[in-house]
Amino acid sequence: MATRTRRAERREEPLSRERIVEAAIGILDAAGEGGLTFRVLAERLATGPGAIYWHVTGKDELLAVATATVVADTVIADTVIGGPEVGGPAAATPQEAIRALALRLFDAIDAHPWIGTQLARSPGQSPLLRVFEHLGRQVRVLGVPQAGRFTAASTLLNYILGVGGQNAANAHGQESEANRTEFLNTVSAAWASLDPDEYPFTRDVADQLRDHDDRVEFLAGIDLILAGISESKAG
Amino acid sequence: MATRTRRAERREEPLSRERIVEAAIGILDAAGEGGLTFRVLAERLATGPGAIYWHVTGKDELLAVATATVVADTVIADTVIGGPEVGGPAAATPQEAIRALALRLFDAIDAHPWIGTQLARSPGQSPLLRVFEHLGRQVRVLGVPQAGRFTAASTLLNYILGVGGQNAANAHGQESEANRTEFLNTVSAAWASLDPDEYPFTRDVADQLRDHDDRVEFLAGIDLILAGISESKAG
DNA sequence: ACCTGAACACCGTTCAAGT
DNA sequence: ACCTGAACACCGTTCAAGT
Repeated sequence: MATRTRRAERREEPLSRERIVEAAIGILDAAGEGGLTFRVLAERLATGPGAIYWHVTGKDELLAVATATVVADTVIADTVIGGPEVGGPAAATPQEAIRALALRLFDAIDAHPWIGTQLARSPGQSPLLRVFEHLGRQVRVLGVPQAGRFTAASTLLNYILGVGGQNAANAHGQESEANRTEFLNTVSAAWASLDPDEYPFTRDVADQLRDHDDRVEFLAGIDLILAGISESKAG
Repeated sequence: MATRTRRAERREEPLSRERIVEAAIGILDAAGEGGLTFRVLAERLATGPGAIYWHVTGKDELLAVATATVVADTVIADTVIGGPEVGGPAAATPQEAIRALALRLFDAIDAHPWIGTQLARSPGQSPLLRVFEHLGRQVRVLGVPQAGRFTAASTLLNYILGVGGQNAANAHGQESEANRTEFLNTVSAAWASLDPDEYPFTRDVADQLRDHDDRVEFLAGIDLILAGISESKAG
């Protein structure tokens, strides 16, 4: 019942919230947040701009609903709500479940960079709440005492959001892998030529950037926080 | 030399990049990102909108420079560039130095919520690079081996940015402390009344929200990551 | 109930014209 | 070199009028 119905929609279907959001997501994916316009959206739906306002209160709501839809579809889609198995097929450990959930969010932001920006501005609302809930459950399974669970789950979520925001901002040479490599090489070269007195550390890690994998690095950060959670649980 | 000159500027001062950015920061602090308009800004500077374009390429640059200025002023202001002492008076441990730096950034975002949104979209550029550099130096002092330093510094930075983005989004009942308390109570009550089957964890931590201190919680997250860094260094 | 599309009040940016 | 301010091409949103 949580899965979205996928009818083969043809031209003459009446306007609906669902169709509007679907079209908006398409435009956002293709043209980014700046490309989503009520006029463009109306044209795509073969109506006037005013018609959209009957189904949606305005652009803010449209963006919020679009974000919630993508997150619901790609992140929580194949999850057994009741149990601790959030890792798709079935995670062996809570650590694996957290990694899997984080990675699904990471990939969703990668596929739809605009939600990276958008998620940050939903004030603890629906889509983030579900992620928070799932992270928190795994934290409990991990054996973190009651008093520390909120902090642990929040830290994980905030880290995920931070990376997501950065990834959304860096969505430039997204298309080809070559562009990506070229981009990393450029940044790496720039860092390597920084003033050694002002940026000794950044210079030192400049060459690590050349064979940098965002996903791997993202997971390494998750693991760091997971290590901190176990550590502080023991101490 | 890094400190900004604070002349008592009066009406007839000629237009300059510095004056424009200063006025823009004032408007952003008072009215948020939506309130900054070239017309409003021009009126404040007693000119036409066109004049601003001679000193600044456009709104994007203006926002970027404003963000960089605030970060430079409030975060790195009283720092001895060369040494590891980044904690203001002089930090006893690298952990303390990291906490102090993170806290300064947190407070800067609290005072100027718009930079929370803005920092996320600077693609690894100037203001963030300085923070990254300082974090990285402390990570080295912490004894993290070369291969793990990039990850450690990135994780800290991404967490800070994540919290910053959330704080920027939640800047509603910012003015009074009473509004803040009321807001937390409202969210707490909302969480407490969630469906127990769908949100068991969130319900369980709902009452922790009532006496929630953002700063304390933020630091707890930093400590969690720091614990993870020591842990993974040892293991 | 739902859609249409012109109109309103904005916005960032440009540019001829001034000094 | 620097400023002015009208004008351009947009934008989100509203609303009388249609069906």
